[in-house]
Amino acid sequence: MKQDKISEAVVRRLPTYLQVLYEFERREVVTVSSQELGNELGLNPAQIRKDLAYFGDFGRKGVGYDVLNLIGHIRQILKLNQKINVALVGTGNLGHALCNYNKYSKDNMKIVAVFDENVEKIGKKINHLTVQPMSELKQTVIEQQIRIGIITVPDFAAQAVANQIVEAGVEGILNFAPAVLRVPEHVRVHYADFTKELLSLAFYLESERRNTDGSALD
Amino acid sequence: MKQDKISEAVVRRLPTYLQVLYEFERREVVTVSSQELGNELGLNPAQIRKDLAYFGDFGRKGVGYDVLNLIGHIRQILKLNQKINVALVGTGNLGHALCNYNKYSKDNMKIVAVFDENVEKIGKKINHLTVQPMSELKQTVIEQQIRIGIITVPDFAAQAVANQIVEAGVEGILNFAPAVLRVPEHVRVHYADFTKELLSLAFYLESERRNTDGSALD
DNA sequence: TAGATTGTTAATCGATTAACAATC
DNA sequence: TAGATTGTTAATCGATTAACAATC
Repeated sequence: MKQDKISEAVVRRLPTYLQVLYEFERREVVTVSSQELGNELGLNPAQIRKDLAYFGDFGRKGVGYDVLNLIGHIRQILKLNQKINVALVGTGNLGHALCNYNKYSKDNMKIVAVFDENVEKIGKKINHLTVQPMSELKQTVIEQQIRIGIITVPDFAAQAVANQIVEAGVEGILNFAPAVLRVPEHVRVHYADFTKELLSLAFYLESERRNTDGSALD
Repeated sequence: MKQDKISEAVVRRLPTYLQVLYEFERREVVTVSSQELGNELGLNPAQIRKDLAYFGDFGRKGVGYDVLNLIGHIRQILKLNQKINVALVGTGNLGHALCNYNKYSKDNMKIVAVFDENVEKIGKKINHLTVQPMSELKQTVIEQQIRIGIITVPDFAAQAVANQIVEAGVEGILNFAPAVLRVPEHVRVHYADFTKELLSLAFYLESERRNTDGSALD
């Protein structure tokens, strides 16, 4: 195949492919079939083959995919071979958690600057990073070639922070605040809104707590 | 409409509807049309009407939806009118962040117990909750009627923790670890995996950083 | 009544899956 | 060669959108 416009659904599956491929790598598996990948992820093998074929012919007929090779390709597709600098705004518990996550990442994404509106937080250290005031955002983004901004402020502050991040010239935003952001077209926003996942999970709970009168279905 | 089986896509949109409805409520708006909701959320009005119609006839022709009334209905659908107790496993920064989030929630979901495998963490206080050992999980789940478990442990530990949560009798899991969990059919797993969102965001960045030789497109 | 907006059916669009020739 | 598995086309399935009668 190669080219066509790639759908979002496809792109969103790539990181999970990468994730299980890392696992296969760790187990020193050399070759993997779409069947095996599908098993691991609960996906249809045809879908995996089709997804990968959008980007190139990575497999070998009758054999499967070379694990290391495929990892390389997906990393390339996701641009994880180049360093991607990230700024984080909002140094609450969630912000702290994400800064720490930094350390475990084998990807080239790295939080290189941290900001907060709260004067009391400014100057504090989080790991080796010093919390900066928002007024320094734009200059830091330029100097450090920051391309992605993470928003971990309360929801009422999210839009204002997004505006400043956009104005600073960032290309993508990962928003943890439960709020829909309005940004110009050239900036991409992804949402990491666990409240949505948590509330929708409740829908699938059994309607009534099982009670003790014995009348309930199983 | 009313009934049919409801697709996941529909259910996942309900919390966002709720979110903007809360916003309208705050602004003391009485009535809202699918048009206005769509504007706010970047969704097609027909989709919103259709989504809501799965659950009942909540609107009034020529008028729209009563904000308070619709909030009530969606809360009911998502089971947010009953208290839903939640247990959290893994008291790292992320776990802490989620425990705090607790306070802001106007929903009836509440983290009522916190667990960690690490002996050093046990007995520590997080807000008013005391970190318990995993060995107490099952009994606590039963005693406190806990229905949802949140996993915020490192990815390598996620499956083992999931097994224990399932064994304890929980109905749903929200997993923050970047790992695919295997659980029995009657347990529902939602993923709150921001790494997926972060890595897929990179795909949409411009291929090359703009350079300084002036040859790049704008 | 005239204008607005729902609920729903039909049309469209897109994504997933099945099937299979190509080939390692 | 025989068995396995890809890449891709065609078939299916499902979700989104348009359109409109019903009606507030």
